[in-house]
Amino acid sequence: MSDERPDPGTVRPGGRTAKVREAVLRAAGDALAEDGFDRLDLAEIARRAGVGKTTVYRRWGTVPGLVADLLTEMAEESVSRTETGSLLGDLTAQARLVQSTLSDSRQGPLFKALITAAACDPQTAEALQRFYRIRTEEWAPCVTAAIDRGEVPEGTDPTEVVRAVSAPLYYRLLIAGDPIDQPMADRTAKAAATAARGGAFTR
Amino acid sequence: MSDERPDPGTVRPGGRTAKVREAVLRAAGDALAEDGFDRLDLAEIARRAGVGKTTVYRRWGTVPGLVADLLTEMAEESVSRTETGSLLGDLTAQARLVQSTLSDSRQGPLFKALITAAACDPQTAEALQRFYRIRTEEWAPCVTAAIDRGEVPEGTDPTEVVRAVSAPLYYRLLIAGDPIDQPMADRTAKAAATAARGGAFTR
DNA sequence: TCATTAACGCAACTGGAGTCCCGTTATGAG
DNA sequence: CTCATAACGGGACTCCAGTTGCGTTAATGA
Repeated sequence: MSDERPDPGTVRPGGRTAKVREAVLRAAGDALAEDGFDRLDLAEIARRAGVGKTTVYRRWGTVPGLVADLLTEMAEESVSRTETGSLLGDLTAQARLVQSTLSDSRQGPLFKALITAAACDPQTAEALQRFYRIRTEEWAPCVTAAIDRGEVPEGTDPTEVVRAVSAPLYYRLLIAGDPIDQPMADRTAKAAATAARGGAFTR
Repeated sequence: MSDERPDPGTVRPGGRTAKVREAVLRAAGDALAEDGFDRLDLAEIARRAGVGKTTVYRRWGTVPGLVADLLTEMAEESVSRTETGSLLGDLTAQARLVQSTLSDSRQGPLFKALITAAACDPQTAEALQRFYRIRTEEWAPCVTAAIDRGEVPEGTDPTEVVRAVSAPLYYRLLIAGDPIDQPMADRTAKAAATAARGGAFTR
């Protein structure tokens, strides 16, 4: 098999190709947020993006493939992190950021759809894990700083602490279904900080 | 509209109808666990259940409709709860039960698929919320008991504590993707207990 | 600027999920 | 037991998501 050809869009990625990709990913995000993962139709996305449906099918093939590419794109744009000087302050800032994202009328449904897509397709799951690994690594230093200050015990796993802040918010989004407000986010941060100080996240 | 007819299966629910429902729900569970939500085909389920596909389409109509019915069935079967006498003990028992369920080769994928289905359909979401509300209410008394013992402060929300135990495990199942083992479950229980004792879940 | 060909877009085509029709089975009331 | 009809099953049919073929546009390198 010496005549293997590269993926479409990789040989001439400039100009039109880039514009098409941008338009399609934008349209895919909109459609995901509005209609959800299962009602997604690649032809509809093509129409929204002002692009031939053949192009979408040829370059991304399936819905999970397209979502995986969208996640890769999203992983690239980083969020700036605040540094308050205390673990509770930092975790509260993190919780509030997640809260405002998940309760946003576009981002909330979008993230729900992204997680849904990841649950259905290994390739998308990998992209989602990469996305959250990057986010987690961005927030981990505030736990490391707390260790250095002696606020939490040596051997505390920063990843676990950061996840403990987000997890209950995602639980509400995906399972419980009730609203994700700021008091809730603050309580989550407080719980994680308390548990961390008590040494619950040591290996 | 005086000629509105009842849902199929409600007028003559005995004998054959009940057998069909049982077989179809069983097949649906198997298919969900094996193939996941998005690859579900009602005709395939009918074949597995040894039932005409027309029957499945007529009684349940859509995939989410069938999943919602499966969840209603699952909500009925209750799990017995252990009482250890300490909050940490009770929460650890709860965490280990969730852990063993989510890491089971059939139940894990099944729950992932159920949550996925709920994210795509309001009717299924309601059924899922009912299912977890029942489970939460079953576990809440162990927090109430801890309040009575003076182990955690007055005003602690039992629901929040119980959710805090499960949430990180579901986070792993749906987002992080890494294995859900018993040490992990124990850490989660310890974190929830520590946070509860520290008054993080008071309203 | 020009040639090469990657990438796009249109329109016709295909396969299979979901629907419909109608004959058969068997439930439950009298 | 008998009857009316709820519920089931097989198979034909429909409709549209996804594919294919081919002509057109434009990215890239010389």
